[in-house]
Order: sequence, then structure tokens, then C-alpha cells
Amino acid sequence: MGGTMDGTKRQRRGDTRQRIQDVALELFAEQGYEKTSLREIAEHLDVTKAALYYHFKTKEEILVGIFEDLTRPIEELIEWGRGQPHTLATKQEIVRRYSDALDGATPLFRFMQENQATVRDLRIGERFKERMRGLREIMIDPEASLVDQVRSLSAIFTLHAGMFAVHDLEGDPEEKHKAVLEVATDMITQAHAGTKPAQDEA
Amino acid sequence: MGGTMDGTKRQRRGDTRQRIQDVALELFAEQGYEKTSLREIAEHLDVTKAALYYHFKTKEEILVGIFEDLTRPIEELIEWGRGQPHTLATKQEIVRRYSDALDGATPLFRFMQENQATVRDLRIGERFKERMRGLREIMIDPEASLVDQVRSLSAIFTLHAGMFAVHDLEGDPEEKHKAVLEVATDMITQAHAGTKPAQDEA
Amino acid sequence: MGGTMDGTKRQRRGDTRQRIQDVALELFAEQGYEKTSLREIAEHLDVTKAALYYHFKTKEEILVGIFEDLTRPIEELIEWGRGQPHTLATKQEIVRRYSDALDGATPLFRFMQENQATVRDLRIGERFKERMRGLREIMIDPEASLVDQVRSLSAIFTLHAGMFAVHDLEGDPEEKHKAVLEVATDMITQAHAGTKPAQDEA
Amino acid sequence: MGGTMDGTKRQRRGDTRQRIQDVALELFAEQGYEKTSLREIAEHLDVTKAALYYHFKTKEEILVGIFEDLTRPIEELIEWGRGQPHTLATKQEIVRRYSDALDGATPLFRFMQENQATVRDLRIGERFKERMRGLREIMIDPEASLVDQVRSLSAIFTLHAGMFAVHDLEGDPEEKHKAVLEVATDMITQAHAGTKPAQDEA
DNA sequence: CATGAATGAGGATTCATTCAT
DNA sequence: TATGAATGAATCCTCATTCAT
Repeated sequence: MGGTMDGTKRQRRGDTRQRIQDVALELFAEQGYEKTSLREIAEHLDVTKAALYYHFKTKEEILVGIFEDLTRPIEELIEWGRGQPHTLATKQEIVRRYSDALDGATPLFRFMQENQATVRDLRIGERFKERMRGLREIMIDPEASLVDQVRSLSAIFTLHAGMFAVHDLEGDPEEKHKAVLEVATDMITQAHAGTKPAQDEA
Repeated sequence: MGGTMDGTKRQRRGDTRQRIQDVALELFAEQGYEKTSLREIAEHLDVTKAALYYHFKTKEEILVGIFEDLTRPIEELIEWGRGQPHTLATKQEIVRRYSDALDGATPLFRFMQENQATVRDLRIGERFKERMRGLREIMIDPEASLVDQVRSLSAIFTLHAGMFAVHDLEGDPEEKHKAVLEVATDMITQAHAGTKPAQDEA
Repeated sequence: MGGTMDGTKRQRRGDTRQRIQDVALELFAEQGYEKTSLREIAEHLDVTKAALYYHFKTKEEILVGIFEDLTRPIEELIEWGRGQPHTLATKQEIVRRYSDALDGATPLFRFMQENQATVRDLRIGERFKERMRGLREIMIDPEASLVDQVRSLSAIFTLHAGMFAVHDLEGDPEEKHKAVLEVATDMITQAHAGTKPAQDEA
Repeated sequence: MGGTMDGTKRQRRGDTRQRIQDVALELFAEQGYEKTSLREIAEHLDVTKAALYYHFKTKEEILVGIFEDLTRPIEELIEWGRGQPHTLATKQEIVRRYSDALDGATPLFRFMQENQATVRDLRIGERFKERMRGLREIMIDPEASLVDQVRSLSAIFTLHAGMFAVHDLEGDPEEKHKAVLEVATDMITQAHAGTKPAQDEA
């Protein structure tokens, strides 16, 4: 327990904070937040629990750190979206970019999705909701029919679910990924068409 | 403190097992499985922790009990689905019925969705996956294009997400519910149309 | 650690709560509150730490329990004092009774005196202050000169300090005890005489 | 956050040791010894914990340093007292000087009084007892009656208690201070009178 | 049908201290 | 003079579970 030498470490320097986040995310995603103990994280890193506390004030802060880092692209996407006209092309572009953003943070999103109950009363719960609210604002037209609004929402969830639920489908991962994107794009397109009868891009 | 309603509660008899399940589900859904302790459940019922063990062998068994009870309609739906021809009408009917089944067990499904990480290594995890597999079998045509398969999957997830994500949309709950069902039906219809070029029900 | 048999216990029944308080007070008084760990208390009783938590919600509650139990006589004394006329005889009687009350709870008072910093932000801190306020009210005449008020205060503190500081004086404990009481009585008498020029009991 | 006053604080040089002691005493007196962590002290000074260890070998040494510095006047007073005749005048002078010495180190004495349990097994515990023994030697006549000895002791404790207990009395601080000194002087006078029937200063 | 009493394992967190730089 | 990084030991507390009554 907590040895000190065995060749393949010690060269690391100053990256401990990052390594903690990496290992933590891996374990959080694999086993869930509550079921992952700090002891476990520490052991994976060959440091003591106390070392974690040097870098983060609480277990929760570790998660906050991960969230802030991995979630920035989405924040930027929303920022960008707010500055664009609400055209079909924009929305389609948002879907495309959001899909990319998700890809870049798959483990975090897997974690968020599979630990909603937990996340809800963690600090990141509110932060996450805010982002979602942001996404909705740039994707959903409040004037649209309820059905079309749901369609837009569904496009987002298709992307989310697409990250995992699709595993049990047969086929090449690349292909499946593309299929998910296509379906989502399709839905947002239908939602938009319903709203403004096809004349806006003309 | 404790008790469930109206003050006079000692008259209940033999229904303790059911009451435990009710309270447990309520708390599990509200706070998550790990964050709900047996002490808490017992307090809400005004009995001792030990009493719970008279009715259930473990904490997990309480959940299993709930799951079996509330999930039966879905099992039956799948059973039924297996005996039907793979027509559009059948699939639409499945969507309709599945939507109803979800309504009848909202707290359980909310729980399942928000505690996936936990559920995964509980006994009900595998049972749940089986059911999902069953659903897929009767909803998704393995011959269909990947995109159409994803569309079908998405229909299911639309129904799931529809239970909660829709809360932040404006509008009458009834209306929203209908909208969700309509979108899901729409998707399954499109999925089917893509597969078998529109001639089968004609 | 925490064995289960060795002859001389097991016959106890239901007195565990009391035994916890006894051992706890002994250790608290001997070593201080913070330096006494629950592990230590548990070991002295040959039970597990968790057993303590069956009987008390927190470490602090153990102390609260002790305080409530041992402090009751003082509360009653104050109650009694409030109903008496503010004569010399009354005050002398209060000093006598207070001295007795202290004797009945020496370890607790030793503890309170030696752990003031700690006690201050425990729940019993405020309770203690209240009692002291009560004592002052029945012992000190707010109309009296400052000097006489200090004299009364000093009588109280003489009693307190008398419990321990007197240890290093030579002589028979009984004798010392009496001497302390005499000095305190003397002081309260002088305080009273100053106030109301000697004619009230005549 | 941190810093001690007025924003510009980097100009200090070499006085770090002193500043550590100042902050430490402040916190020790306010919160108690055990409840004041080195982290806290360091933060108040805007340095790292490790820096404290450059100046002091242990947490306890910080306290020892403070004690030695602030307690010197009392040591000197005792020294002086030992060289004086045991007359009433001497004792009254000691009371007066001791009162002053206490005033010059109020926070330390507050600390000592409120943390006796802790102090007892720190190095300064024994040192403190020695000083008290010294004080007793010059204040208390071992030939005197027990009652008069207690009276002398009480004079000392009146001074101690006078530092704080008097807070809840109404009146001007200056006045109260004087009242306390008067009572203490009074007591020592009575103690002395009892011993040697009033003829020695005549 | 249920309680009272207890356990063993483990959780997050905090602390004084060390040491290479 | 100081810091950055880490440790080992301890702390309070919580939990699911057991069992005699």
C-alpha cells in the first residue's frame, strides 16, 4: 500500500493534479461517483489520500475541476451560437459542433448521464443545467409548436444517447457515429421546417 | 415525524411490505439509491431498521421487489410484441403502449435513468438490460439501415427523456405528453418507411 | 480489539448509555475533550465506536447528556433562589448549596473549567452561560457598588477554584473544603454588608 | 485574504518570527490551541505552513516562544518578591504589580485559563505551575490559618477571573478594573491581618 | 412482526510534520 | 528564507447487516 519506487514513475513532475483528474474521471465514469473512494483513486496513482487533498479541497472539487476543463468547448459553442442568426444552417452547425464537443468529453458525459441523481446535488449540477438551458436557447424556437420543440430536444438527446446506447447495435463504430449525427440533424431540420415553412433559407 | 399521512397509521396490517417499497421508491427516486439509507426509510415508516430486514433480505432486495412489480407491464408488452407481425401499425402500437407503461411507473424509471451507474451492478441491472433488449427486438428491424435503426432507438429515448426533460418547456403537461408521443411515433414511422418503401400497409 | 467475552461483563444490560457517559466524563476531565477520541472511549468500554453512535448521535451529544444530568441540581438551586427574598441569609444559603452542587459534579466542573475554549463553541457553552447568568442574578445586587458586585463574583470563583487550586495547599481535604466555603461565605457577607448597612437581619 | 492590516505588507523583514507569534496568540486565544491549525496561522500570514517550520521546530514551540516572552515580567516580579520582607505592604505591592503584569499579557492569560486541559500536557504547563508556585510562596504565609491561605489564593484568582468574568457586569471598564484590584487587595489584607494581629505595620 | 443493541468495514477529511529545491 | 509536494496517523461519522429476545 502506497509504496514509493518501482521504476516507472517518479519522473512525473507537477502533473499530479492532472493525473488525479484523469484517474478520477476514469473511475467515476466506470463505477459512479459515490462508489469511487478517494482511497481507490489514490491507490491507482500510488500516492496517499492526503496527497489528493493537497491538490483539491474536497472530493467534489476534483469533479468540479474535471467538469470545468472538459466542458469549456460547449460553453464556447453556446457563446458562439448566441451570436448567430436562428437559421436552419446555424442549427445544423450547432448539432455538428455539439456532437464533436461530446466526442471530446465522452467519459465525462457518460458520467453525467449515469449519475444524474448524484450530480444533481453536487455543485456541477447547477452548472450543467445552465449549459443545457443555454443549448436549448440556441436550438429551440419558443415560438415553435410544442411538437417541434420536443423534436429539437430529442435531437439533443439522440446525440447524448448515441454515445452509449448505440453500443449494442451491430456495425462499424464510425458508421454508427455518422448515423447518429444524421438522425439528429434530420430531427432538427424537421423541427425547423415545421416552424418556418421552408422559405427562410431560400 | 415519520408516518405517511393523516396521523392514524397503526391500523395498517400486513401491508408493511408494500409500504416499505412505496417509501423506498419515493426516496430512491428523490435522492438516489446510495444516498438513501435504510435508517432513513425506516424513520419515514416509523419502524426500526431491523424491521426492514424482516421483510427483505437486503437493501438490494427492496429494489428488486419494486422493479419486479412495476416492470411487469413492460414484460407483458414485449411478450405481446413478439407475437405480432413487424408492421408499422404494430410498432406504433408498441410505442403507444410503452408510453403508457412508463407513465405507470414514472418514479421507477426516473430512478433507473438517474442511477444508471448504480443500477448497473445491482441485480436489476441485468434484468433491465434484458427488457431493453426485448424492446429493441420488437422495435428494430436488424435488416434496416443503420440510420433507421438509430431512429428507432431514438424513439425509445425520446419517450424516456420525455418523462423529465420536458419539464422545462412551457405548456400544459397533457399537451407536452401528447407532443412527446407524437414525436416518438413519428420517428418510428420514419424508421419503418425507410426500411420498407412505404408499400406495406397500403 | 473489542473482544466479546472475558467473564466480567455481559451481565450489564441497558446501562450502556450510562456507562458511556461515565467513561466519557472521566476521560474528558482527565485529558480534555478534543484529546479524547471516541476510539478511546469505546476501548475503555470494550465496545466498538459504532456502538457509541447507537446511543448518541455525535460526540458532542455525549457531553450534552452528561451536562444535563449533572447540572440539574444547579438549575434547581437557581429556581429556588429566584423565589427567595434577597437577604443575607438567602445568599449565604445559596453559597452553601452551590458548594454542595459543585461537589456532586466535580469532574464535570473540572472539565468545564479546564476546557473553556472548547466548551465555548459546543452546545453546552450557551447553556452554561445561562446558568451562570442565573446564579449572578440571585447572588448579585445590581444596585450594589461595583466593588461589592466584584466581591460577590469572587465568592463564586472562589468556590470554583476551590475545587482544584487548593490541592497544592497542605492540610486535610475536609478542612480545606470548609476553609473554602468559609472564605466564600465571608465574601458574600461583606458584599451584602456594603450594600445594605447591616440593619436588615436585625 | 490574509495579510494583517493596511494592504502593504511585503515591507516587513526579519520580523516574521514575531508576526507568527502574534497571529498564533491571537488565534490560540480566540479558538483554542487544538482548534487552531498551522494551516490557519499560515494563511493569516500569507505564507506556507512550511515557512512556520523554518522559524519554529513544532507547533508547541510557537507557544513556548510566546509564553517565554510574555511571562518574563511575572518571573521578575517573583524574583523581586523573594527579596522582600513578608509585610502587608509587600503583598499589596505584589498584588498591584501582578495585576499590571496580567494586563500586559491578557490574551496569553486568557489562553492559559481557557485551555488548561491542553496546556497541562504541553511543555509550558510545568513552567506555568512553577510560576504559580512562586507566586504562592511570596503571597501565602504557610504559618497562617487555612482560611487565610485560601483568602490569599482567592486574591490571585480574583485577579485572574477579573480579566474576563467581569465583562458581563455593567460599568466603565476602567472602574471595573479598579474594583477588581481593590477587592483583591482587600482580600490579601484580610489574610494578612488574620495571621499577624494588625500590629506589624504600626 | 418487530425491536434494541451492537458490529465491522469503510467513508471523507484534517493535521502536524518532512524534505528536496 | 521560504515553497511545493507529499506522508502517516488519526478523527468523526455512516452504513448495511446481524441476532437474541
